[in-house]
Amino acid sequence: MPRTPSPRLVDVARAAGVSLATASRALSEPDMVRENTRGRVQEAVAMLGYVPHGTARALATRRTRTIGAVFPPVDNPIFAGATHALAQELAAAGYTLLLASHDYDLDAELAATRALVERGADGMVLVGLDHRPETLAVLERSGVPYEITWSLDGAGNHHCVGLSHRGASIKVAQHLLDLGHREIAVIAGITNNNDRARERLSGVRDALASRGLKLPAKRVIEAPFSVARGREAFVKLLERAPGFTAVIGGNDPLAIGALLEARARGIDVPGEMSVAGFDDIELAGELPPGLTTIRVPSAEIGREAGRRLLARLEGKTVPRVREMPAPLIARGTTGPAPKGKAWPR
Amino acid sequence: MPRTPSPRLVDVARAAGVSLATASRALSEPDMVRENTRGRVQEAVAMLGYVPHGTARALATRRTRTIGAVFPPVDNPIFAGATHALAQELAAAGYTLLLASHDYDLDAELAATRALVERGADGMVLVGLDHRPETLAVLERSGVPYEITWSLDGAGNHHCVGLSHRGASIKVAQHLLDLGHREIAVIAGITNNNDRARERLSGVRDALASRGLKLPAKRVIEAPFSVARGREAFVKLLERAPGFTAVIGGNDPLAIGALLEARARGIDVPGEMSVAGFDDIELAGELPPGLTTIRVPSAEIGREAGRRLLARLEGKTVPRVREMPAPLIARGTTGPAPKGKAWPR
DNA sequence: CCATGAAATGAAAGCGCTTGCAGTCAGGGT
DNA sequence: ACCCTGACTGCAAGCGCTTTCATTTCATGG
Repeated sequence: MPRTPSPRLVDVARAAGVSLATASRALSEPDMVRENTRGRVQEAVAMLGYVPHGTARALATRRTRTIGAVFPPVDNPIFAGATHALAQELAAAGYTLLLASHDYDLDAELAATRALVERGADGMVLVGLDHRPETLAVLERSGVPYEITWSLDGAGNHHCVGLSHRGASIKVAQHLLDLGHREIAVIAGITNNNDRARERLSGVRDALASRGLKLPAKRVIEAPFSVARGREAFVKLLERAPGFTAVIGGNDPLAIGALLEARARGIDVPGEMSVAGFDDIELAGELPPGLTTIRVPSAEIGREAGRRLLARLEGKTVPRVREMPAPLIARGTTGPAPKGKAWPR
Repeated sequence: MPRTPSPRLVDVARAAGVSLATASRALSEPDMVRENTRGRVQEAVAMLGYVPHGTARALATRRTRTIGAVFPPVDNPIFAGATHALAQELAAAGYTLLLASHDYDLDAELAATRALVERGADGMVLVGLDHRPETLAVLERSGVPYEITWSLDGAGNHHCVGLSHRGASIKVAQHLLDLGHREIAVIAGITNNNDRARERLSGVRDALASRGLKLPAKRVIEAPFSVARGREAFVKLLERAPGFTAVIGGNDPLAIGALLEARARGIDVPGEMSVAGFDDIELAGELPPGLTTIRVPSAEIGREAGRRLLARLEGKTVPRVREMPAPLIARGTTGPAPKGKAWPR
């Protein structure tokens, strides 16, 4: 089937017997055009099956109605939720998401940022505070408004919507301390290039320190975020530094890995071992026992980042930093520290 | 800080003492330009911090180097994996992903498709075969190459990369039948607007039918894809049509919901009740017992869709339909049908 | 040292749409 | 009947880059 070239606005104008300018206005500035005229234009549009040429419009208006987002692996459930919410929020306002994801690789992030800015993203969403300096420079220089998500910028240099990972992490650790635990292990995410993982880890350290306790290096293992890595890490901890009565996962999958492995080994949770996570993914509440964790409103973060960006594009000002709530959700995997000796008995 | 307007290519040309045309070629067609000249242009680029204006380039070349994808909820782990893989594949080729996601709403899908086509997507990725007729018409009329993912188009009208959901589902059901199960229940996904869910369900029906068995309506429940809904559905099945010895979930979260609920009620899996899922998400292999399921290579589907689209954009031809393997992964949640009476005993 | 064809460069015409500015036209005031 | 106002509409100049075609430059061979 030989495709006739798609009709342009000038064809519509001709068919409607008006000028190009009027046709344009009839479509994008409807009430600058007499009702009657507008009708003729719309008929012509329908008749020809005209589809506006976004690129040309973008060149003329210097607006693409597109928002760029550079996320770490989108297949991490929490980023997936945020992506979905963000896309929905934007779509409702006639915007579209330009998405790039990387595997915690800052150079890939920089390249992606460049690509999105070049493509004319009207605004950008980044995750966290760890970036190549050029990444923010590119943004700054191009003048594209951006939002940092997940983390909070202490210095107040960036617009951001996130939470205090350290603060939340302290809550978890204190919860455990309050239950009488003194020997605590941590399965942290990979902290390199990941301020969230770092802050979560140091939150535990701080909480312990404030009660005069230490977190020995051998009680900390870093692992990529996944259930399988959580299991492995838990095994390693058991081998390398047994005697702990609670383990904190850098996120829920890691914690769930630890939980499953503990149960597989006949370790009673929470009788002999308490387990806590971070993020509150769906499964956390469904497992028996439910996983004690921090609820991170990831979809809400995505949505809010979108809202703020759209507001800023309309010239409104928004508070520079938006802190989201991140409550501790105490469920069944945490309980009083065992009386006697820690596992192994 | 007063931002000076970003430099254009003509500024670069001037700074390098060459014409606009030469500057353009130095950047996009390097070996049409003498080494020396090219060097001067590159210096100028670096000095001015020039960033190409993608929109203008797109208008001139009629290529945006952008691929549009319209997915059902990206927060479903399997779509998240595909999205990530697709984005990576595209990035490697200098392309970017324009993403829209919807909640199984065909009108939203149509709107999103229009939006992406208007924005000049060079290619499109859709999921499944259920669409508004206009959706495919828009694609057809605009001449944008597209790939249908997940499903296989029997009629061979579309390029697609996916699998036979019915076929895979038959494998699951036969596996159960071979284990001696005769009373089987299904927690299907919502089949409305979702050919995958429909095919999976009818695969079970077919398998039973081929052994002269029926799947009574009361043994089928549709539920949105989530662990919580899986639990609820399982409860309802138990109330409404007890006596089954195996339950098949329309996807893994549903099956996991059933599994957790069964265990919570003291039903032995697989001793008294077998459970099978579909998709093979990470957790399926980690739970004790491991979930029997169909392995759907979702990341690979995303990657392959990207590869095919890129190939077609280069003028190559690819086989119209690409069927991906979807093997049965038999794990611990399925076992021989209980000898005596089905649960409740 | 000059002619000669290939290689490199430049001029200019778009790509399809928006928008500032000027022109048109109908209707109201006098 | 005439001028003025205000609402529409049309003209044409961009938006920033690519690309065709003509022109210039350059290295060779005669």
